[in-house]
Amino acid sequence: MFLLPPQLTTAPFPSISIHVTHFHFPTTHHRHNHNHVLPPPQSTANPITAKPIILEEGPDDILSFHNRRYDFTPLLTFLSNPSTTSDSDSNSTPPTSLGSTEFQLAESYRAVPAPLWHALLKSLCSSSSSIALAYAVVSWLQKHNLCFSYELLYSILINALGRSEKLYEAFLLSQRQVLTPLTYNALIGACARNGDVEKALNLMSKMRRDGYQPDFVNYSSIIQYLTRSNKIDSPILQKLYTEIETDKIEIDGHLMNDIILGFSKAGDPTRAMRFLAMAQSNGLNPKPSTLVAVILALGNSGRTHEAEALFEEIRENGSEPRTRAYNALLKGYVKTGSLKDAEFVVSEMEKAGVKPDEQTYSLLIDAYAHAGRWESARIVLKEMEASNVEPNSYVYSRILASYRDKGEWQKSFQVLKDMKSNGVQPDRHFYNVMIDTFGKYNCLDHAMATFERMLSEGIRPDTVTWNTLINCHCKSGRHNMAEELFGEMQQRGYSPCITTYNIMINSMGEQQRWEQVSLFLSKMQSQGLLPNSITYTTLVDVYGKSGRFSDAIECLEVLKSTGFKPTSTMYNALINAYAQRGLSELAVNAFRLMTTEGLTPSLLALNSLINAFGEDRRDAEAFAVLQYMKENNIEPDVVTYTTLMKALIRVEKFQKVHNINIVMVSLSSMSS
DNA sequence: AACTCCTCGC
Repeated sequence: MFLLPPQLTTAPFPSISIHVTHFHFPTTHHRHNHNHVLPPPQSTANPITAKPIILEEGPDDILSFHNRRYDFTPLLTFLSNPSTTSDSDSNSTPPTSLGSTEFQLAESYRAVPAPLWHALLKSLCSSSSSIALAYAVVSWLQKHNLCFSYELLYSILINALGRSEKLYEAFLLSQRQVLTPLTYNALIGACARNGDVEKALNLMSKMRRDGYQPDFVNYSSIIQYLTRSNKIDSPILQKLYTEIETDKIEIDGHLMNDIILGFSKAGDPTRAMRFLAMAQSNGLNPKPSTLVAVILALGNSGRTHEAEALFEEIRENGSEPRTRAYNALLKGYVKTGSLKDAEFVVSEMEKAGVKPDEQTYSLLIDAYAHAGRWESARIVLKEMEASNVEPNSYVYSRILASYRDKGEWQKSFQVLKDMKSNGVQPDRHFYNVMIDTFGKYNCLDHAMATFERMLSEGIRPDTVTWNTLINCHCKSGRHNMAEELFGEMQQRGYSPCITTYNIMINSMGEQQRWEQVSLFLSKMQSQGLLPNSITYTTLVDVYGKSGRFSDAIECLEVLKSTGFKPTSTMYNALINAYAQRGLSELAVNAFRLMTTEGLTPSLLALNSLINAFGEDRRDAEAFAVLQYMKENNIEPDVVTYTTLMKALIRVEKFQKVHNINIVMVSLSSMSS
């Protein structure tokens, strides 16, 4: 097996050995010296004495001792002094024979109710410099049996450690306690906050094995982390949702909001909409910013009608859409190239008195540039300056990207000049696009020179920069250089991300270096990176194009075995692989399988199918596909006709080729 | 901003 399934729960878990007894019955005979798990409070100059810590019970406290105040300063002073504490730790006498100072101190706090200890801990934990002291307080409370809800004390500490990125310490601390739902939750939260999703999920399965139910907060914190750090991916979120269902967790408004936002950010508007509907039918209202994210996801998938409907829904609910909502809608129209609609949104914005921001102008410039209307783009740029919205490097990088997509890479230098004359310094984003532009047109020297220039201007590259550089070398067939850059990136301290591995796997696959493909796959997974849908598509593609059909299919089987469905892109890759070798029967089978799975064939898939019939000299069936397209309102494109002509040439029907050519030329003149 | 899927005789 060359591919591990994207497992979420079975990786080895760092052992949490659970020691129970000595904490409930703290006799020093059984005590281990655990106190150096955390560094002891360091300063001898006591920070506490400056400001006495006095906590007072709230009036609504059930345990209320009227108007009693507690001064914790003596305790904190005592615990901050290493000599007094280490003394009592190392001797083997029971607590009753401790130094009278400590004993009296303990006695003086005997009446403090638990909530006050909790409050003290929370206050100490609010600053990372006094976490060690907080830890000392908990140890001391246990030692003298002064406060009984240790699990709460520990969960407060674990939470604080998680917030200060001290996950390892949090784990060590958790070993001192039987894990209870409370401490489990704290630990899972700490893992999620520190980006260790795998550990968090493992803890949740461990929790289930212990007979506890993970709750929605656990899932919320994981999903929120993934969303915020842009590591969210629809398959991961689906998997999480399956677990939520298995756990029979009732989804509250917050979790629902996180799920909808997650699917939106993962670029899966279908599921975002499904959960949105579910939320609304349960009377839950997602946050406005979540709705904006859904609009954005819809727009990004070209589903502008639904985006607009959702936008209207915001209005109907009585809240006025703000700039961000308009921008989200605008982005969809820019994406689909509907310039008229884009202009309409901006005019609507003006009417509603909503101020356009930098994003709005950028998107409009993007729309004009994409349509080749450079003059209009220039006017918007001027307008932007007039409205005191400073054009930034981003706007120029969008203009550059438009030139790139229109094949006018030579304009790069002009754009660079323009922005400098406007006093805008190119940033990393701009240089990334510039490198990509040169790379896409085989100007590797320019690409590398741009990279050097970026470095000399003191702009640090990022993973995207490296990925761009590596990939443009692959695309020019310089796989060795790509591999070198992959090494160099790591030498300079940049970790490869999932995209980097996808690029490398594609590169190795194109070179048919299969052992390297497997190596990169396992390396990636050993770094905790799960293969995503692009990884699978890449594998299906490279195996398929090399005629290794069984390997390609095995990839899809592995994917299915983990409960995921192959995407249409994966099927496209497979159909294409058969098509290029003229295996039309197999291509048709793959095509049927795809439709059986409920996936709608795209123009791309149909073009491949035409190619399959063409390569197999079945020209009549190739034309039947054209008929199918027309019946299903799928507009044939240049590739469709070119492929049909190729099919006719193969069977030497040259007169028909000529006819198709006439159709195609007339079509392309109509559209331009 | 970066990664995967469609035509391309020689």
